[in-house]
Amino acid sequence: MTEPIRRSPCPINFALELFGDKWTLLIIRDLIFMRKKGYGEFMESPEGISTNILADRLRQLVDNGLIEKYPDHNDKKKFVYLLTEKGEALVPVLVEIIRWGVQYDTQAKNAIPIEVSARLKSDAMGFIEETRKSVRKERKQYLKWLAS
Amino acid sequence: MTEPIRRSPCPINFALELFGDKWTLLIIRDLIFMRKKGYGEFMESPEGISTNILADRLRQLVDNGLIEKYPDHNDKKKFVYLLTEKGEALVPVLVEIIRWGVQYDTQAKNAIPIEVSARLKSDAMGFIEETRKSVRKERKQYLKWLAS
DNA sequence: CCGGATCCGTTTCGATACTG
DNA sequence: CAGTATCGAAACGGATCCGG
Repeated sequence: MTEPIRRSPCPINFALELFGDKWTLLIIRDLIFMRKKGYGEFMESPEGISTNILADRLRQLVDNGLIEKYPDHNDKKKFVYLLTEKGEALVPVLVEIIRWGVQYDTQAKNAIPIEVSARLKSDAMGFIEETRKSVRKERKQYLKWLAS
Repeated sequence: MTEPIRRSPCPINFALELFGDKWTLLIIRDLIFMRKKGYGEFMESPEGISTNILADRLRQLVDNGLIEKYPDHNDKKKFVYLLTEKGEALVPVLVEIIRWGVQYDTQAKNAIPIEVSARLKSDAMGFIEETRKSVRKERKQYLKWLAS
């Protein structure tokens, strides 16, 4: 039987400012599952983040290397935030959170399309991989697009 | 290719007060990996939670059905907080967080025993299952012990 | 008009002292 | 030991302003 991890200056601390913050979590959700990229898009989320908080969290995420900020090639006034590899690697965490919600939270269960929750049950790994790939692909495409 | 989950009153909201809060996350870590059960034990954690916050978060966790509060059979003045099934189901989430940390955060990498991080790489599912089983077993034993 | 920065009133949080 | 009460500090929401 595995011993508890115990001791050590405590794992998880690294994740506190990430998962210990409501707004950061919401932005990551938007990045991964809603495929949002722009400041304006994040602002539209129903939770109603305010401008200062959003700017602050985006800066934090950039500082921590989870996202990168690029000019928007469609509109030179805008910017685009893309998940880095490190950010993309959070997909499994988010998916596990959602799986938990689907199992134990009625509201979450209802909020998520049936085919998705079925997929989560039958093939979570596949779902995770596809989501990651899709995020990575979008990023690559965008960067190529931007270079041209 | 999987479509993004998109739309719906947004998944994840259910998890905000859980994962959107630093202290809650730390308590859950203690419950799962440090096998802590008592108020005093949580207080000892190096992050230094204060009494009111701890009391508040424990109450929240009880209200949300993640833990249950029982009298301590060793010491009638004390209490014991045990993860419910719903709480135990968070193990995969925590493990994914740690896996992410081990990959992308130097501090986390160093904080976690080598054999654990090796295990996480080679057999995360097994590790998760063992951890869950172990949590469940401890709970059952405690409840039996309490009844006697 | 878009992506912020700044200021400010309010709420929430958390450290400390204190209590049953 | 397991909390509550208090009170200062920090975070937040909202409005406003500003540079491109």
